[in-house]
Amino acid sequence: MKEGPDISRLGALIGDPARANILTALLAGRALTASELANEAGVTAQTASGHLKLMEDAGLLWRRRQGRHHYFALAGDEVGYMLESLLGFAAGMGHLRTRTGPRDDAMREARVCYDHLAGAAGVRMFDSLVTTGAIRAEREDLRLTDAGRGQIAVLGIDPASVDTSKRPVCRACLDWSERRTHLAGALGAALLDRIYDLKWANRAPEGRAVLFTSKGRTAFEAAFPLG
Amino acid sequence: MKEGPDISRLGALIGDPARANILTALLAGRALTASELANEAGVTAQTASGHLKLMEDAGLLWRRRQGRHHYFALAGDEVGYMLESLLGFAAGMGHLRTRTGPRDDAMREARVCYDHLAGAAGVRMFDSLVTTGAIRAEREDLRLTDAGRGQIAVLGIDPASVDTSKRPVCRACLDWSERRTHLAGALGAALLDRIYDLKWANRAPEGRAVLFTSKGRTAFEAAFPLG
DNA sequence: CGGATCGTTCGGCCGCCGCCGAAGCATTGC
DNA sequence: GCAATGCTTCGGCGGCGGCCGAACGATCCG
Repeated sequence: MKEGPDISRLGALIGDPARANILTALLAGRALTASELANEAGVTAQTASGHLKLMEDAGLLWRRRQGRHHYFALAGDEVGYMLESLLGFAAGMGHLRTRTGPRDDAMREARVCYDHLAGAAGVRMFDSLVTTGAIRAEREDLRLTDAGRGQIAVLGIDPASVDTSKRPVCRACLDWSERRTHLAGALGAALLDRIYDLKWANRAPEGRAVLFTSKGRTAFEAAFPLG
Repeated sequence: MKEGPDISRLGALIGDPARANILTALLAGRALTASELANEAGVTAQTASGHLKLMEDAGLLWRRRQGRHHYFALAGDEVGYMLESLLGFAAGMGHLRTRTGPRDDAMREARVCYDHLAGAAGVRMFDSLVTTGAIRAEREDLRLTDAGRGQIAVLGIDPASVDTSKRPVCRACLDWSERRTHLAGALGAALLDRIYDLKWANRAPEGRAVLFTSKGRTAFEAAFPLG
């Protein structure tokens, strides 16, 4: 009578406010401890522990025991992509979790999407990579060109390091604020890492915003020209 | 403390098995009556009525009163895309709703995705449109070329009719069985309509499968060549 | 108009699940 | 060794929400 995968288990997992808060917090890409997540979700440690176990068993979360701390992260890129897709739709439903504030502007400008750059800056970087020919986009799968390998080497990223990982090198990711494509995958992560290393930008102490320094922004715009 | 849209309301809506069954049934693109949906979900009419009201209020469903019948459909393309994205992830979680059967093979071969063709046939059609230059794909937004307008006119679709509608003409949609892109949007819907008109294929009496006739398959493959 | 079909609203039952307090492991540090 | 911290498991409470029976509108048909 029924066909296809079961969507309701997944929906029920995301449907609880505490779990949704945990997942949203982990979308920032940082691995967080159980107690940090409990605080983020607004529940006690015991309650959070149960939620975390559930989501781990379901394959949404990844756990690393380190000393007496348990660190949690999203189980993989696909989880992040799926959550962003839901966020995008939920944004259209209205019903934001809170009023928009100054933090929101920073988020729209530049933020972290799991492990790569998103927001206006992320879209700009991606557009630049395409127009300069570093990335060739066919349908929705992306390919790093030979010219592109040269370009990222100039930025200080070893092209080979991007290749060896098991993840796809380039992947298209859609973000909910810009409604445009930005770059995910191993290269997207490497570029964000490099941006941190070059001190062009820093993570906001909490939340997902990425704050560029004024020098960093200039360098960033020079490195990723438009047109 | 929290930023971004609220994902848990949406998750909770999808998280109930009865509602999930209703949504999955409507993914086939047919508008169904309340009692049909109640049957599909395995609950009584009263219970289904409540669910339908909830989802309508949330903007997931679209209702049309016609005589003493109430027809329901997904509220828009975005709802279908979002659900397909969840289906794709849930498929990776395993936990199919039922065993795979002969119907499943037909579904993988050709099925309806809300209002356009999906499955192996859908991917083939899209690939052909790209290689013949009818559609140009940049990043993930697609554009119908002038040459493409000529091609679809040959198939018997008025290019102007595709333009006037408010929907995007071309849109990339990812299906969970092929994990590749196929064509959605106004053009995708028009092409599927035309396939029905030409009697190349028919909808299975129930479910989402699209059954090609043997003549129809030959004509389809001739109309959408590969390489 | 009366019977039949389709759908909704109301009321009440029941079960699941999220929540926390308390207690129990594990690890670290003294 | 003992105390402190981080996390988990257990048990029990409480409430939300899904479910159905019954009754009530709405529409079509004779």
